[in-house]
Amino acid sequence: MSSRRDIAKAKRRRNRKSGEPVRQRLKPADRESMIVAGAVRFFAEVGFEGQTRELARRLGITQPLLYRYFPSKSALIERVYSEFFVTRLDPHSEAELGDRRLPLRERLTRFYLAYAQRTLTYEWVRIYMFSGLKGVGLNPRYQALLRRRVFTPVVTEIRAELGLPAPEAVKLTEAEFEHVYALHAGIFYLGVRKWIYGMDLPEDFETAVANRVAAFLDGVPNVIRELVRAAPAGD
Amino acid sequence: MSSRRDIAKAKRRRNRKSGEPVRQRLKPADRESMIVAGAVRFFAEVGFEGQTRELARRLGITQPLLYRYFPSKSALIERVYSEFFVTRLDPHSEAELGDRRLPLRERLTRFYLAYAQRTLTYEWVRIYMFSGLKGVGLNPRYQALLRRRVFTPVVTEIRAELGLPAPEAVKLTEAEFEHVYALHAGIFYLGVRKWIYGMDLPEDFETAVANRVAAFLDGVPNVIRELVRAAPAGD
DNA sequence: CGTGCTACTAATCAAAAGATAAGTAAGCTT
DNA sequence: AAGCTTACTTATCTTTTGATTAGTAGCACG
Repeated sequence: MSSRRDIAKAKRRRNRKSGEPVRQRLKPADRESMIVAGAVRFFAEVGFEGQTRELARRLGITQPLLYRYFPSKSALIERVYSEFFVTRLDPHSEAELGDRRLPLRERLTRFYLAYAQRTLTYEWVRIYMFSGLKGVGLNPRYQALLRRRVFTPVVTEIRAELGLPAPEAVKLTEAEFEHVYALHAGIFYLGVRKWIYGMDLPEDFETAVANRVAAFLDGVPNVIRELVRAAPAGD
Repeated sequence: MSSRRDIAKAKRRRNRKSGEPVRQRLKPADRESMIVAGAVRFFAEVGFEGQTRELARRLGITQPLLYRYFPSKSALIERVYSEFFVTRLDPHSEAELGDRRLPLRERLTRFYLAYAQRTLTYEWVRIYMFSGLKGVGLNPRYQALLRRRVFTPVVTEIRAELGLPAPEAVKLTEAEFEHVYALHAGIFYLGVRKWIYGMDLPEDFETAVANRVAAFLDGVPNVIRELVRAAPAGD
């Protein structure tokens, strides 16, 4: 009947002759996770205004297929968000923070190293920032989680290290939290520089994290004193 | 001729009867700066995918009028960017950084206070982040400027403070720069938390900056020791 | 006070982009 | 090997959105 259909059919035959199978048929679960993974990468790159047609093109599928798996674009975006809130914090790392057999310096370094590895990725940093700018409530929620599970133990451990009263005796102050926030920012910003500003970092994450923890504990002048003493003179 | 025109005319008459003047006629220069200011605010809020119609609505003008002042949306965006690169650094503040009659602590605090005041605004922080995510080359350029005009003096002054060799004798190391970067991040992140994550800050910018400089110089444990000693016990 | 310049608006276009409907074919089942 | 289910595609609708065109009216100047 419709000549349009005939044309399409002919085109498909041509394609098949000249290349790989035109249509690949996956199990729904596989296709869905493929779409979600692609969407995470895609939206991390271009932001949530990225177009469904372009996403489909990158996935090698047609755009309407997205709508078989997600009722709307915003549903897909929701899914991408939820993918990120699957606890990005690792209970094992957190437990180690409070293990007083190790020096605090080492505990902090190890914790933030693991944290950096899990969190300072292209996808995570960018989607986190996009979501903040868009004003979804995600960031304050994540910050609250962070405060409870990371900042509170850190402040508590610093108190213990200094022989100061425990939180039960003298309540933790916001000022103390703020200092941990500054450490956190210094580390997180490595990811921002790399994945958002698109800059090269002079150090690998590992060195950078260790140096920041040292500066946090000792103050930058003390750290630099050592550092410059060790440097070859004249170069 | 055209009855559509007649209808429009009638409508306008109605409006005029019931309210303020329908059309306000500004001098081109005034209108232009009004548009730019509105665009800065608008794009800072919703991002550069924000629509020209919505921008016009907020400005109280019609959408085509934008096109009398800017040939395209991207030209307007360019203008918004350029508005921001009008040196956000203040030569006077920078000069003070190197004034060795004042203690380093005070110089750093004063500098970053002024910096925070100029830079940690809703518009600046958000547009800066949007531009980074979009991948315009603006951020690395700004970072380079910052390095030249701020980080280098800071590192140099720390060297001097510690009686260490000047940059001419022993070249400044990337590790030293990184520490200043961490301070910078700690302060900039105040703006990110407030204007991007939409969170309340427990401290005003002034207190926060001073505390971060103190931690930078002395290390957090020393700062906290003082802090908790001063706190009323049991509260 | 009327006339001309031009700042501004109304109407409209064309392309882009989310969403849907109709039809096709991969591959499991018997 | 035929048939059936359903994963997938083609074609298309509708709304949104950047941009243009034709016309309107504020106001400076005579």
